[in-house]
Amino acid sequence: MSRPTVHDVARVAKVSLSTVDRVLNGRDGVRATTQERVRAAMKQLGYERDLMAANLSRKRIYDIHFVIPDGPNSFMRNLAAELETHARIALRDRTEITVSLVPPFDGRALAAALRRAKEAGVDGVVMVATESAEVRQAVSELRAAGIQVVTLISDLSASARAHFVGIDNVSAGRTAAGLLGRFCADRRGRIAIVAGSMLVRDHVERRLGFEQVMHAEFPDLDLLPPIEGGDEAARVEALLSDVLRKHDDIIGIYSLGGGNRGLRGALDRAGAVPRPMVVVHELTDQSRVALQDGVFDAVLQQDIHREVASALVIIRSLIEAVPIDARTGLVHIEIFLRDNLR
Amino acid sequence: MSRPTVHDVARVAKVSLSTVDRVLNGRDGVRATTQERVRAAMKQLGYERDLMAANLSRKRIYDIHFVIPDGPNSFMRNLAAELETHARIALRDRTEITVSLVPPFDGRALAAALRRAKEAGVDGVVMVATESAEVRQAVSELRAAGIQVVTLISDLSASARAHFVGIDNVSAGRTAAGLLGRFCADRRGRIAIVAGSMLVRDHVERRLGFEQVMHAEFPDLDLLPPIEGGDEAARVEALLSDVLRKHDDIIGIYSLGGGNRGLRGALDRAGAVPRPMVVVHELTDQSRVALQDGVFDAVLQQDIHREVASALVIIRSLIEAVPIDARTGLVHIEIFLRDNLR
DNA sequence: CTCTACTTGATGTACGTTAGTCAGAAATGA
DNA sequence: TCATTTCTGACTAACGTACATCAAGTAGAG
Repeated sequence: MSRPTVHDVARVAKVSLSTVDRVLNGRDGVRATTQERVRAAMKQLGYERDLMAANLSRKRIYDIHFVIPDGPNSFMRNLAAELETHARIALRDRTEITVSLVPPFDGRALAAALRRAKEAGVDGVVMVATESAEVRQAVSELRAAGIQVVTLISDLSASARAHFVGIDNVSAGRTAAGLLGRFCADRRGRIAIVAGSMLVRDHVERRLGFEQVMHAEFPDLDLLPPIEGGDEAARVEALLSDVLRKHDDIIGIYSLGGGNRGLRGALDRAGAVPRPMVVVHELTDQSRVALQDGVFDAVLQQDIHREVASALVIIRSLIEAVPIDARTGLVHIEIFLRDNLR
Repeated sequence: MSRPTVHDVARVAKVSLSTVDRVLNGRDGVRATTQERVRAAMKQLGYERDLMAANLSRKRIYDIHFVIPDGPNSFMRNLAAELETHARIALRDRTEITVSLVPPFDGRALAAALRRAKEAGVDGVVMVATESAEVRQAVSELRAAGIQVVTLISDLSASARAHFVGIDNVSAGRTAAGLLGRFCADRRGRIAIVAGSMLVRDHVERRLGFEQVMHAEFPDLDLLPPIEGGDEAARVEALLSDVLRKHDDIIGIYSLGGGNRGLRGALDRAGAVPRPMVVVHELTDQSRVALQDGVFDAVLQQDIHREVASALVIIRSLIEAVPIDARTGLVHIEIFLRDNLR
């Protein structure tokens, strides 16, 4: 009653083990009619090759390469730390993880890293994408070479990569707007948006979602054009301080990228009363404290640990050409208020 | 340069393969000092057991039994559907899933189902717990028989089960309060709470968290005692209609259990203006529509698919006595507004 | 110092698949 | 019908671990 093996297939198809193996692994030297007989037997028995045994025999090791942005951004530093954890765990599953760091928002550097991965002959690449022609080119070269590519956190145009793992960033922006709008209740005034760079798709999409809901549901609130702070605290602080000085009627701020230390700095310096409502992304040490202090009102967060885990599952499925459950890549947005900090 | 095997460990520790095997699999008959030597060698080499080879060798099939509440509750029906999906996927991982349904909020029936599972000699049980002495007794019998027990969604007192998979329900209650309080802004009035039964720990905990934050942060809002609707739409509708009739100053409602169709019915019948702010649990067809219609303001949701997946990972780790990553069981609360419905 | 009782080693088989060799059978062409 | 090519079968040795058995070793109790 246990699951069928190659032996069973051989018996049913009335051929030898060798022949089954030849068919199963696409070696030649088997007549078409015999192949058919074998396939029919497999179907009849519901045979599924035992991947564990197969991999064991092959001594296969999955070689997965991660390309992630470097820099002081706490979010990306967390990601790097996550990868170390996963590297150890993955080893048990015959998966070897390597990582390379590239400067953020730099398509050229990213493309170069991808080419290096290709030369190294890895089985799959997981990347935090920056949108650029060079990157798309490098990705299609990888795929042409039979290397699977999965984007993580920030996507590329869909055609290029095989799969995306991360939150739905349009939805994240919409959520932020829904919260911020409701928090501002019946007040009127301006809303400031702080972004990292419009070169990364996640930021573009968050902004899009945010503006959709703001325009549709909270038309009384005036949106200022986004500040591009490059995810760097110092720049964010300088630029936002400027904006706060220019406008004394800012009642809400949505920060959809990094550099939230700078955001807080600017707020503390301005010291507006009543303070504006603030929704930001990524729960870090800074944003946690700001939430606790009542300076930030909500933090949207994606669970990197889970995202990395999903990326690994997915890229392995891609490599093995196993069907993928659509929900695997979909990561949910968590929302933290000061009341549910963990 | 390839990964170390048991042979390498044996060589380095200067013991035989058998001894390494004894240590690795916790069989007895190995002196403590020898065990130390072996463990040191494993650490030194960075040995990680090859799970594929191990499972292949064991030819083991994991027999996991789920015990979940029956009844018309959409949430639990979804859960049942999830289990069918997982049953197919899990087969590839040598895991056989069976399910039994028991009447909800019925400790006696649950305990009986657990005893049946014990007789059937399964390897592990995953259960949605109802708190009662009989259940705790049945669980400790299971564990005494070497059967692992994991609670799902609703927990038992910690001492009994081996692990819990689900959201942090206190935190869920706190989140609900944080949202509802902010949504009600500066208005004053009463808040109604709709629960299923105070016999299930998740409902108790949600209420606890909700009241914590309400008292601490929104002392102007008056909490009514909870309505116990047994997760049944008809009862919820009847009881809540009564309450709405008695009090004309209800500005917020938190529904922490099932039966939200009844909640909506009561609201529609009462037709209060301005309508109360409503936060509920579980995204179902009904609550989705209500959200869209602006009758509900936020829905807190747990991802059953992921919870079941986590439960499977965890119970398999327990059976294999592999260390468990603390984050595996922790499932996040998703928050849906009309703006981020998926 | 002997006699158990406990430790350790040696060895073999198994899990399901991959991958190779080699001999023999069947099909093909002339 | 023979020689040649193309298929097929029977074997075997891995892969890394689990698990059982038996023999031999060593320690501690008396």
